Amino acid sequence: MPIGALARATGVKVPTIRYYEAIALLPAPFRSSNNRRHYSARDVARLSFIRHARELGFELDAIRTLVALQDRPEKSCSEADSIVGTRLIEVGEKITYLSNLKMELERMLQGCGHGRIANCRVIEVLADHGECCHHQPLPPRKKS
Amino acid sequence: MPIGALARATGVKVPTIRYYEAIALLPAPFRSSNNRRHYSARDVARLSFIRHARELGFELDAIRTLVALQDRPEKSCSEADSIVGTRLIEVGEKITYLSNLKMELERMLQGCGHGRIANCRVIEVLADHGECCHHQPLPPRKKS
DNA sequence: TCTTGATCCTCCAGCTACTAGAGGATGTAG
DNA sequence: CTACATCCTCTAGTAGCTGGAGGATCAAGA
Repeated sequence: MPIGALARATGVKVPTIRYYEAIALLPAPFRSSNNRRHYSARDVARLSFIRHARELGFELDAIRTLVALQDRPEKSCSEADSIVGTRLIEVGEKITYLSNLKMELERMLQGCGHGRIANCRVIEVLADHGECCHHQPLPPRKKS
Repeated sequence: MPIGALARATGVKVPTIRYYEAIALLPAPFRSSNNRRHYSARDVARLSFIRHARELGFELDAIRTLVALQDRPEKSCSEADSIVGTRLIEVGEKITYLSNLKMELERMLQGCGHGRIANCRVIEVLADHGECCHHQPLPPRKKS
């Protein structure tokens, strides 16, 4: 199975597959004489696993750990649980953060009389932090 | 007011201020003879505006527009409204997305018997996309 | 006056997780 | 035989910073 077929089978783009190989998230596959990569069903499974974990928002480092765990069936799953638990907390916090943000954006829009900038509520609120209810720190730099 | 004082006054880090200047989000300030930047109260206001907009998750490009609008009080605020409205929609979609994700992560954790990897629900669900209810595409690459 | 420590300067590299493109070799179908 | 698709490597770009190297300057205390 060439790389294009793997891409179609998993929904992961070809350059992304090569990228995963470069960062050793995927093992270097067998190469045929013409230097082309060839993949097996096992590779399809592994890449699908990775893609699914990405959809759930896990970082590549976490996924690296999860993939490694998958290959050790006798281990306790406490580490996997902990990764998922951490992610769950993150997602919960993000939802709270975004919900507050949403309320504030709504208030801004509602307060705006749709006239001139000079008395635009939107610009006012942005200019004066005291006028709003959003007092959280900048969100941590993270993925979705 | 030197750059360090501006940083303390606004809560924006010194390298970030220089970065904003480099991308022309902040105007190049007056430099004293020793080549050091000096800022005014107006700069404090402008940078606070930017910081607040960042906290609300606006992209720097959007902020650039908002800052420019602020300087034209006679203009209609429809453009500002539209930027906020777009952001509001984004935030709403993200909340929906993350809420689904949260439910799925919770189901994964609940289903796990906390035993061995071999029968870990967490790993199983990741391995088999069919076992979960999450059928959304990968989220678009975006900020918070 | 000297020294110490804080602050400032510029420039460059790195972070995440890709994505896109150049430039070229090979495979496949009509 | 000619297209066209697919493959290869390598490099650079995205957003929004962040941190460090290497060096200059300033303010305060001994």
